Amino acid sequence: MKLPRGTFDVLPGTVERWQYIENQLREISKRYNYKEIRTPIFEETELFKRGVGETTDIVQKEMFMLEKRGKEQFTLRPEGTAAVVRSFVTNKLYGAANQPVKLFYIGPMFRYERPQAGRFRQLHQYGVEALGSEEPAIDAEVISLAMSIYRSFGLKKLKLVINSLGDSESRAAHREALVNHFKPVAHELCQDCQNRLEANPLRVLDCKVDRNHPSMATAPSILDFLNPASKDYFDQVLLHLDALGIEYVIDPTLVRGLDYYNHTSFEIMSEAEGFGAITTLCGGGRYNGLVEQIGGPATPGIGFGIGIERLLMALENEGVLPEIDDAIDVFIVAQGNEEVEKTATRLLQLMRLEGLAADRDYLGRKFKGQFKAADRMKARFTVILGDEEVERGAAALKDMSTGEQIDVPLSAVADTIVAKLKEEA
RNA sequence: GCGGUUGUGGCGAAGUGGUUAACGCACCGGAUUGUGAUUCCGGCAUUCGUGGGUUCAAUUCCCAUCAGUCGCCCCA
Repeated sequence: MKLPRGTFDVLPGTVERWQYIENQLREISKRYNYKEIRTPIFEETELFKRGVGETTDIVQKEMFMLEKRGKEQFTLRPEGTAAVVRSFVTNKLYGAANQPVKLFYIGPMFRYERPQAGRFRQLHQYGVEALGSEEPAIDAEVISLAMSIYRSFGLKKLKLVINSLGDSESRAAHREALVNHFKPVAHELCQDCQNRLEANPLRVLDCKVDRNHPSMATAPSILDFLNPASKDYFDQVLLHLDALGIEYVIDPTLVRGLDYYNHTSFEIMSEAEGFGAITTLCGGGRYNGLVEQIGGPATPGIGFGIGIERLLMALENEGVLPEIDDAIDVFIVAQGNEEVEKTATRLLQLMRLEGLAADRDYLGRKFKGQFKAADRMKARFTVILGDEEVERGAAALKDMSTGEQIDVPLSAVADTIVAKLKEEA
């Protein structure tokens, strides 16, 4: 059987990296006081259509829709925000004691795309949603949370790009200006751009084919169309970022592909070498109309999503992944009569009860083979049991790094190892 | 969805239209009686992603398909 396209298995030896990342993400979330939320992996298809937006690529061509069950149509979640907002509404969290509601999630998402390095069909995201506040300070907090996550992993080559899409009024005015600006020269632009002009005029601005077209330089910028309230909001977000000492680049062409964004919009990219075409590590923004759209009371919100696969790629690229420590404390090397077997089994259990990571041979290997196995498992100690030792009620305890070997009474083996390990630490 | 590229044992990697498909790592066995990571010796792909086709003959040529990878679109 083959592995479904765009998916992968995480095996021992690599799973430790995922655990490391997940632990770290939970730890940082805790410091910022975001609580974990777990929602189903599939939802009603309608949720994503309404939440993510009918016109988005995600909804139009990337959804993993499940076979219809009766009248109900479900889809594997392609992103986290819509589901969290749905949960916020169904559980009436807008009435919760602690406001704003600060949540984080971590788990698999599904998109039917053509895979590439850093792009998968089952991808994993960590994300944060802060619902119920429309203070510029919380926009800055959310961004700062994303940045501290990357910094805490030791990443240096990061670039924060920020923009404001304004409120719906500002957006509509800008959109109209863009269309008017490009309409007269549309026939000179590439086919993609002609399509974009219909679907998402803002996208025309970062077209790679037409970047040198004269109309690009003179194109209207969203920042010139922000109404006073939107402009003020954006300025205050930047002020808070300055206060936090977070560097950013304002990019008026930064647009996110999901319909629900307004006001603050940002991306964090890696500037490390060897990343290929995909450099976006994190994307997020404010989505003030979303809760209402999902059927809840008007509630402002802001959040972001981090791609864990891309985070891992970035860590590898910058060489800041910690060494994997999967060594065990002790391996029992035993060979002999039934009494030896029984002693080994009992001793193994005893050591485990003492909290030691312990193992033994289960392949009937000889001493030599067992030592080899112990070595491969990076066992710190070996306990050697043979007919002669067991008869005397003793065992040989070998320190695998020094080769030193001492004789220890059976009853003291576990304690001796525990003591030696404590000494080292 | 579109275009480019690659596909040889667990991994890395050579190779040719025709008797036994290099090599390295890993793995397994051995180098006198119960001691690993070093060294030495030996073993380890009826098979070259899969399915067709061309040919007396294909892992090497052609086609399709699947998968990886790169770029576009889009996104995390």
